Amino acid sequence: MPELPEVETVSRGIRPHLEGQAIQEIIIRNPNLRWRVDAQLSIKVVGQVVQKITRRSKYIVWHLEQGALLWHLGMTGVMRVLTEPELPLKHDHIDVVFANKILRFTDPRRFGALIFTEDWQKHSRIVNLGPEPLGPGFNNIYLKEKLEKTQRAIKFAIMDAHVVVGVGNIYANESLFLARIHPQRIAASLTLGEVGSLTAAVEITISKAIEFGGTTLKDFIGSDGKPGYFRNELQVYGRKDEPCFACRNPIQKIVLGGRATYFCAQCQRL
DNA sequence: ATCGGGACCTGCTTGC
DNA sequence: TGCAAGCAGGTCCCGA
Repeated sequence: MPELPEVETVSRGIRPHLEGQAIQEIIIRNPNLRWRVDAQLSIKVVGQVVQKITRRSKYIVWHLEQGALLWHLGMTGVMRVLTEPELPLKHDHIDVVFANKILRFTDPRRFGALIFTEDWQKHSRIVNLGPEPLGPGFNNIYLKEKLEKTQRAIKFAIMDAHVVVGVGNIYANESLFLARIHPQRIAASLTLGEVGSLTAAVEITISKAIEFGGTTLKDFIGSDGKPGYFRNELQVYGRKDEPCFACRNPIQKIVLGGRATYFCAQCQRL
């Protein structure tokens, strides 16, 4: 399901419901997520107030009075706020119970995660992350310097969270199309001008996707139950053999590093 | 040190 | 129609 815009959408969706609320209970039906959920988790967080909810990379951070909870939605994680009790289904692995609502975490593939950390900014999953694509640290000077050092295909480079966070497969494809750069270009071969276009393309793509509430492919729904509408805006992703919106040539699909890669061979030159 | 590939899971779609 | 293979939005870890 989620890349950064989807995670941001979920984060914004749950925030008004949960900020300021005290955690009364945590029900872990299945702790076997990406990493096994700490059996002591309840002891550490029950009674604490969720002071603030933010996002860093694809993690949703619940700032508690002591420490923080880091959530990751993996590929198929969904968070919903229940105001009425609902019988848990097969993949409803975790409930966080508040006074008059429940945060329910559902994740069929169990690539998601829930981690308690005393100091989230120093957590090993967080500390080495690259800048936010919409933050001040992400600009053409920074990106040029990063890309110069690597011979990988540009698509891999921008999907690498040490370079910039939050750019997953869909938005990597979309950003490269917008910047008119072929996904297999060697990262180090990009000129400063091209890096500038790519920086702008990533910013535009991500911010537009956030504005549209993310991309619904199969099962993404925001925590308000609404789908994301960015799907209608996709230029290349999932459009194999369909005409390019710019030049009408058919969109190509190749597999790069095991991931579906879509591009227009006319508009995006090697 | 960097990079590619396999691994982790389940469910849906596709093709025989 | 039924079944198996293939594929999926993410990341980590290993070995070359």
